[in-house]
This record gives sequence, C-alpha cells and structure tokens, in this order.
Amino acid sequence: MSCGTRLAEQLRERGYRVTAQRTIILETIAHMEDHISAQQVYEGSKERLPGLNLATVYRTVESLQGAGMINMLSAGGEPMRFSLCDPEHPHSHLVCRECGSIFEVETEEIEAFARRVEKETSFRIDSEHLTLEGLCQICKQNPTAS
Amino acid sequence: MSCGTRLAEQLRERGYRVTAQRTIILETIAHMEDHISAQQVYEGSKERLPGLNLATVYRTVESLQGAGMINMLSAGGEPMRFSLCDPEHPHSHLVCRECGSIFEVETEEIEAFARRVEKETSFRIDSEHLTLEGLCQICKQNPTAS
DNA sequence: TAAGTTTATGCAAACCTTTGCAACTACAAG
DNA sequence: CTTGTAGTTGCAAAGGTTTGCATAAACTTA
Repeated sequence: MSCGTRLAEQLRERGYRVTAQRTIILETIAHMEDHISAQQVYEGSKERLPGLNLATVYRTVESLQGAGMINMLSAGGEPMRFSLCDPEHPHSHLVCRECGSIFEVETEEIEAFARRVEKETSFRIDSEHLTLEGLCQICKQNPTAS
Repeated sequence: MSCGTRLAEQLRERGYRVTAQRTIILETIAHMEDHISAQQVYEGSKERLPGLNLATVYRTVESLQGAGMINMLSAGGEPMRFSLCDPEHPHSHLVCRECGSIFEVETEEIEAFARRVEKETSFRIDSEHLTLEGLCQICKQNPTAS
C-alpha cells in the first residue's frame, strides 16, 4: 500500500471523503519540507491537479487538521504553515518574531502547563496546535529587538 | 492633566511622536469596552477625526503595542481586538474556539511556564501578549465540540 | 520661530484567508 | 450498475490586514 493510499484510508476512517484534491494535497504536505505555506501547497499540488483552486487548499487543510493528520502553525503576522502530523513525536511550535525561524518544543512541557491552567480556570487550552511567539536565542541578544 | 494628555506623554517618553491620530485612537481604546476590534476603533475615532483612515488605525495600534500601552489579542480566525494595558493587573487571554468568549488568566502562571521553556530551549516566549485558544467550561461539555 | 530631518498619514493596491453559491462527485443503498 | 443525497469543489466576491508611495505633520536644532 503506497504512502498516499494509506493516508487516504486514514482520512476515510475518520469520516472524511477521499477526493483527488485531498489525496494530492496531503501527499504534497507529506513530501515537501516541513512548515510550508498555503501558496506552496497550492503550487506543489497544482502540478498534479491543474484545475485546483486556492480556496480548496484552505478548506482541505482545515479538514486535514480536523482529521488530526496535519499541524497548522499560524504565527502572528506570518501566513499559516502546515506540516504532516507525526504521532511519534508530538510537539508545539515556537516562532521568533524577529527572524521568523521556527523551533519545536515537546508537548510534555506544554501539556503540564495546560493542565495547570485548566485546574485553575476550567478552560481547556488546545495544546496540540499551539504556536507561541517570542525571541530566539540569537535575536534575544540583538539590541534592535525589544 | 487629562487622561489623554497623560497617555500622550507616556507615548512621547517611549520615543513615539504624539499625533492627533494616536491620541484619539488611544483615548478611544481607553474609553470603549475592552477588547474592541480595529473597525470599532476606527468608527469610534472617526467621529472626532473625520479624515482618519483604517490603515492608520492598524499602524497606530501596532505602535501603541510597541510602546506597551495596549494589548492586542488575535484569536484564531477572529479579527484582532485591543484593550488598554493595565500595569496593575497584567494578564493573558484565553479565547474559546466554540463560542468566542474571552477569559483572562493571571500572568503569573504563564510567566512560570515561559521561564521553564526558556531554560530548556533558550527561546523567550512573549508572555505579555499571549492568546491561547481552547474550550471554555461550557463548550467543553457540549458534545458537538471535539 | 524657521528650516531641516525624520516619522506618520492617507490613499490605493496587494495579500492572505474566508464565504456564498451553483455545479459536481464520492459514497451508500437499492 | 444506477440512483439519491450529502459532502466537495471552483469561481467570484468580500473581509481583514498590510504595504508602497507621495504628502503632510512632528520634533530637533539653530
């Protein structure tokens, strides 16, 4: 069973219809570098599916996230980025507001925090697709950044 | 010294020029309900400054945030919202992804988390203007939400 | 207070993302 | 294999936000 077929099967199991668009978009995200933008997903997928529409990309990534198959990462001003979920290694993202670089942080740390907040406020934080902004090690030392 | 004058003075001290637009926008945010949108700031300010442009509102709130005088709260899909900073009572926001309601959480809890992440990753999280999404106490119990 | 420099504003256009609607397609049931 | 229905797609338009550029205003220095 090919990689694409397996992913499609997962999609169906979770109650989503399997369409050419979804299959190809999912494969595109799986095969490209991590953290690609909607535009990049669109261009990569369009090669194999010429009539594809950008709106479909947006709707599809939303579905794929609903199915728990991709991560969306929406950092402050920057456009959204996507990557395939890796159930073996769940993580959240840290995005540097100066240089835009992306780091990963173990879910463990964040889960503990989320549990503490939930105990205190009864609010359940979505810790799976969390994007935190700040300054990376390098930009932190740069005096131009606050 | 009026409320507006005092705020303007703070702005100047922090290296920003004091313009009619900034003063009025700041006063508008100070006097309206908490968490108002750019459009609401625009409409509220326009009454006192007819030629005002929406782009100016966006640029101004960015400056005001840079000066540490307002909080920006950008929740998932929802448009950005703004409120005056209250140095006596710093807090972050929890936004329910189902009903959109906004809760506040003491900075203390978040600071502790941010410090732990910084020790581990050297990344400094902007804990001042943090918006966390999730489910509120009520929507958590609603079966339609995941 | 007048000139010079720097920053902010208004306008229009662009960018990213979402949405309404009609046409189309995947899947389930016969 | 055919049909029916609910979910998807493409298209076009709108929404929210950002950006480039020329003009205008604020602050600095003399």
